[in-house]
Amino acid sequence: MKQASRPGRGGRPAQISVEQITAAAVDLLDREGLEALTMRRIGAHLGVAAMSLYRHLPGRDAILSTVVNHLFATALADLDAGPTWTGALTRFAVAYRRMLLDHPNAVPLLATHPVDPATAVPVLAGLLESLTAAGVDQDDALIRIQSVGVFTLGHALAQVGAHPGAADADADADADADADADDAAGADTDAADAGQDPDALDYYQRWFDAGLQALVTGFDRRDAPA
Amino acid sequence: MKQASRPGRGGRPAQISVEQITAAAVDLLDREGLEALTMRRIGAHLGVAAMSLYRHLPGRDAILSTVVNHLFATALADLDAGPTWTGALTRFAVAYRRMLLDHPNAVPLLATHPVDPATAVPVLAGLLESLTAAGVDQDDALIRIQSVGVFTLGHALAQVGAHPGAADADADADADADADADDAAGADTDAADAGQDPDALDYYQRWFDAGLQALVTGFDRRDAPA
DNA sequence: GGCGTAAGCTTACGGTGTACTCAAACGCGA
DNA sequence: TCGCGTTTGAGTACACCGTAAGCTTACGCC
Repeated sequence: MKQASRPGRGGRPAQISVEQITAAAVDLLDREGLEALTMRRIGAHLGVAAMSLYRHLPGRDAILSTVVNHLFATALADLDAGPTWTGALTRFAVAYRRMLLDHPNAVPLLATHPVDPATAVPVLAGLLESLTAAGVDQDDALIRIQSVGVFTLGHALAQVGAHPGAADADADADADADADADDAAGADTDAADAGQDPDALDYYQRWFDAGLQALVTGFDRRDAPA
Repeated sequence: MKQASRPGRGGRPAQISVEQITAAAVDLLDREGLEALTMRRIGAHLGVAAMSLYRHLPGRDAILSTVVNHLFATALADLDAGPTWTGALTRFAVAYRRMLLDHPNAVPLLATHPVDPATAVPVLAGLLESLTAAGVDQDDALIRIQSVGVFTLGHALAQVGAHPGAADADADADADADADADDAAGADTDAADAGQDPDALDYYQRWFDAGLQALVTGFDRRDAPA
């Protein structure tokens, strides 16, 4: 054992925690992109040497996993079930997608590092129950949830992988962050995502809506016998 | 210009080509995993120094892109349209998925590096036409194709990212490759994929079938007005 | 004060992508 | 036949990466 010991006994007090490492990694990821997530940069962002991170997590990949789990869990923390499972499934997809577009640099991470079941299950328990309560078999319910999940993730992958800046932004970390170019045309969403052509944004939104609705209604139709 | 010059004039004859680099990268990827795709290893696999690759491609990322485009194009080279667009869309998804499972180490690459439109469009032209011929609007047809595409890719990401060996195989590159453990139970597919629990394999197959069918029928239902 | 313990730091190693510079190998005009 | 231009491959070097090993520091407790 090299980590996560009982803090009951003596020892030098820790000045960083797993949560702080995760938060620093997310911050660095959002601000400087995926390739900024190096042990040395994360450590420096916390005022600590790179090797000190290994006292709290076994390696870089573990940090990326905590980032993935943290983003997933916080994005879907308060999903209410609602009356219909189709509505619940749709709200899940929308919330998931909002997180992905809020953290575009994290999308490749979500694609590469699967969410730990130990964090996914409690978060999606309500959604699962809202399906089984409607008479959907447990396995089928899982399939429907996961289908919507992978569609949403795959869609976000296509969206964030498409625009010119790609996943790594280097030149625009300091300059203008003002939104004066935001003309009051009034899109349906409150437009938290930036840096993409409005036409493209609209296309992806329509694509997402159409695909999600097809998926949900396609599943719904199977419940009706004829 | 540092590459791709006209070979009409003199100069030292090239001993490697972009196609050979791509093939070597695919071979290395399938055999040794994603982290084996190093400039030095690819060069060594071709009997050439690492820096020589830069005479043919601008960098590592370009190699990865050629791999992605090559796999995508060859996997979907001969998609026949057939009478119905739902059938064509399903065959596209099945062929795409077969390629992804045949090259599990390439799945993260497909997720990260979008397929170049210049290679995707001709390959999917027949499929697109089979949709528009059925009266589907061009934009809507694109949305349906891409929805199936991202679902298939996302599904494959979940499948290959799940099993314990993950994307990098180190210890099983030389040992047993015999398939005597293949009992003649006879799954629907001819079981080209290996290294995964048969129960899990069956689950992913059912999941894929259910999601794909829901997606296709969900789109189909929108064509009927009522 | 001494001790046990845990956290953080320092150093070092092998590996990575790639910029830069030079040698080699061809077709061609003189 | 001999440069010559042109293109390709090789060699060297650099900054950076993840991380293994050992050391120092800072605490609670006896």
